[in-house]
Amino acid sequence: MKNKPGYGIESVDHALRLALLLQQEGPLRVTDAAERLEVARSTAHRLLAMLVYRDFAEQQPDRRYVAGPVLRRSTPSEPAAVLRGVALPHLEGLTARTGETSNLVVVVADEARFAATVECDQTLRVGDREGRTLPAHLASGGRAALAARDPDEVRALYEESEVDVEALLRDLARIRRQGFAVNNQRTETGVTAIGCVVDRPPGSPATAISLAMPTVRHDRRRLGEWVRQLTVTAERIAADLRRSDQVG
Amino acid sequence: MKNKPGYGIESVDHALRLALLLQQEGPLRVTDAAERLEVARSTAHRLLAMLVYRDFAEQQPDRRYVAGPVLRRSTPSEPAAVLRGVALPHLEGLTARTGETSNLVVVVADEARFAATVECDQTLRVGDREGRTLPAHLASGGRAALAARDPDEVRALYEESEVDVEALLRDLARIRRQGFAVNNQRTETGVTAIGCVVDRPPGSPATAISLAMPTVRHDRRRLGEWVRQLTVTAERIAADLRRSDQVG
DNA sequence: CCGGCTTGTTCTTCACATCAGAACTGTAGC
DNA sequence: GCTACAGTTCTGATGTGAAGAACAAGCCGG
Repeated sequence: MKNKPGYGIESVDHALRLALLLQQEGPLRVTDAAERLEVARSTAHRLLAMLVYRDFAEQQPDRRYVAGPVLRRSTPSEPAAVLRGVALPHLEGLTARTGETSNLVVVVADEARFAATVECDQTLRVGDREGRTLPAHLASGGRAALAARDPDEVRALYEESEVDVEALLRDLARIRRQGFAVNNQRTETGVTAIGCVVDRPPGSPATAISLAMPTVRHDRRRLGEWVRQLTVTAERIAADLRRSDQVG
Repeated sequence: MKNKPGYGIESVDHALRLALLLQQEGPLRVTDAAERLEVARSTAHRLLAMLVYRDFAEQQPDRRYVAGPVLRRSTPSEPAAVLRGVALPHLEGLTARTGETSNLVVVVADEARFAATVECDQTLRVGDREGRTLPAHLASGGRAALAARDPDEVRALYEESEVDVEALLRDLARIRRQGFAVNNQRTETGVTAIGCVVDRPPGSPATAISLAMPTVRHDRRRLGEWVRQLTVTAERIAADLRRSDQVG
């Protein structure tokens, strides 16, 4: 049994104890939680709301609370091989349907890394970038993934950097609203890419997919079609990853 | 992206965000954590200390912090079948060596449940109690498991009950010191049991094993031998459970 | 080995965030 | 529809959490 820290934080202790209780004994009602922690119901409710906000808890339809995704599954990775294995068939389908090169992108800190690429078979095409990285705040997949993160975290990530944080946050808010991000030659002359986030559970690396094409083939009239294909593909990858998480 | 609770608790939010950061990007130094959360180093250190105390974080020899056991493994169960499967061969060995009936006990809230029993083959013996429950604060296995829990949690569990909490906490402190618990006919006339905790990671149900015998065969001169056998068996079960946790 | 710098840890103080109580809203059973 | 219980929202005061300062520990280069 560990010693309690000399400069403990009581509110934090309540929250962490409640998380463990949900794990061990959930489902719990607000009243149960209040009794177990010896706090008022209103306090228990506020603690539960915080745990739900950060995915350490979930509320069921019967109003009771259970452990959330963070506490329920193994983490942080599924090995990269599983991620690639799940995503590749879908990327292949995306490339076949659109005729352009598709990528799987993983964002760690401020870096977007190309985890997989499926090249199209046109003579002029964007090549395989697997293993390479781009600044996340410029790349289409990187920005799509950052848009799905807590703005406070993004701010903290870029605060000490040369990046204009307010402009980035506005960009990310716009990406969140429209559901995709476009990178028009900002990282590579002659290349335009469209990125879309892949929903992942908390604790997993931020993930996105993108379509990358020669700018000469970028046609605004086809944007809706490309976005649709990306969105459907991202959803299928996410569903398959959820399924493999349950099995593994 | 969820809406932040209207009555959020900032300190709790910091702690939960830090836990997620450790999971996604650990190892982290105190200074890293302070920067990412935009708090003072002293605050980051206090948050990390709380996370370590409740097993959401661990500090490595190089002073950096990583996600702790709660965030690192799947939970809350390993199905009961795995627990039984691991424990049964060891219970069989214990029963063979001692000549008495052995039990696997799981404690949930204030209830000790018999998860498995291996009967001895003497004519007079304690029978199979699998599936039955006893009040945890009376049973030998129940008390051994409660003794391994945070006293504040035990207090909260029994505060509203008829149980004399202070007496119970003194009993549990004594059990912690001596390493075993004896139940001499308190739950069943003519039955004496000795219980010993099985170390489990946070988030797992509290688990214990016990030897139960007819009181007429309870011989104080053999207590040391029985306790030794229990302790060794508990350690072997714990080791096998750790091994199966790593594989699965 | 020593000194300087960085980083982790401990302590103090104060103001504001957390808590509990009250009020309001929602739910379930009769 | 009514009542009792439970979940959720709101308010105000006080004591807890945060930051700054000081101290301790660790690391690296001369």
